[in-house]
Amino acid sequence: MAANCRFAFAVHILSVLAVHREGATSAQLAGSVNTNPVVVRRLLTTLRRAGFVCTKQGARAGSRLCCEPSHIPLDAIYRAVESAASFSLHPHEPNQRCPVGRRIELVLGEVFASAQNALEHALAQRTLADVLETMSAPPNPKGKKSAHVSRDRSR
Amino acid sequence: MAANCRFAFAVHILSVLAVHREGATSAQLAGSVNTNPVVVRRLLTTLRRAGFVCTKQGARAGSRLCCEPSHIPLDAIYRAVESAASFSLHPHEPNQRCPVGRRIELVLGEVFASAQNALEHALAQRTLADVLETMSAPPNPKGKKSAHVSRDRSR
DNA sequence: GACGCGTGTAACCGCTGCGATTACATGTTG
DNA sequence: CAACATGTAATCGCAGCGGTTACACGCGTC
Repeated sequence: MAANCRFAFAVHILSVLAVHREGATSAQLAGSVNTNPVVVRRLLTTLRRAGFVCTKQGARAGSRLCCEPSHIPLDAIYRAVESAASFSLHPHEPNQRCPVGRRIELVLGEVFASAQNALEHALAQRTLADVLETMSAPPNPKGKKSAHVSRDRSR
Repeated sequence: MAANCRFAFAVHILSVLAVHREGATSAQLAGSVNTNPVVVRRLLTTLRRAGFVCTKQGARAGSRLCCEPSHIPLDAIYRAVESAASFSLHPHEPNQRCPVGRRIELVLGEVFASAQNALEHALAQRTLADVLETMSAPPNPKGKKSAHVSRDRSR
């Protein structure tokens, strides 16, 4: 089974909510994502805490997007749903009596931070609105404009 | 236990080999990394196939670096030891009858590719030699030069 | 107010991946 | 040949995650 698909699920869910501005239930969302409603609700809890959606309880319940899609950069979604970093240091502390073991974690920590930073910066180049636009663009038989979105949002 | 530490282990191993140019056994390397020699040998097999090290068998055996550290960018190490991508799409195919589900994987695939690309590009900014230099720099009480290495290798 | 639908959350299952470990055949040097 | 180190297979244990079930709670509808 493919692991670590929370980010993909989150973008999918938010995209559906952005199209159906009137809201959707977790069962409807689960139907589109093709997973279990509980999985969707767990993600919705996270997305609610991040301020992207709001949920109504009771009868006629459901979740709605409460941000403009153009105000939701993908790195915000990533940070909201992805708990740990992409990398990981040594499971056990390296041998401190080795000159390398004594300092490698320091250096690697810095390397990992810059890589993680680059990753999130790349995600920040696009918002949910860009995703929707790319998605709604026709299959595009001749021009290849749909392949890249505007990159002028480098903050 | 921390997972996905292959990259950290690989950089650690290559750093030790770069310091001990005469070579080291898997047991010695395992002693510095603080893990099992078999784990080291498995990684060495991968690093050997990538052309970073060469190994002598038999008595007085061991592995040696067979590249200049300055010719080993970190993204090359990353690609050598990290099998899968950092992200993952939907475990099951999304609902093809939903306009979002039908195209989301295409869009996400492109997003993931650009993020992965940015990540590897960030790693490519440093070589094993840079890691060694940062590592061997003194704790540096006044200047902060050790915190960042030369960035003029952006290919 | 009772009903029904949907949410929130806990608990559990099964699968997968990975580091750690054991075991053993193979190869090389002295 | 003996000693030593490698290469590799097999197995273990743990952790994380998606999927599922179960159930209490909220809230419109009748």
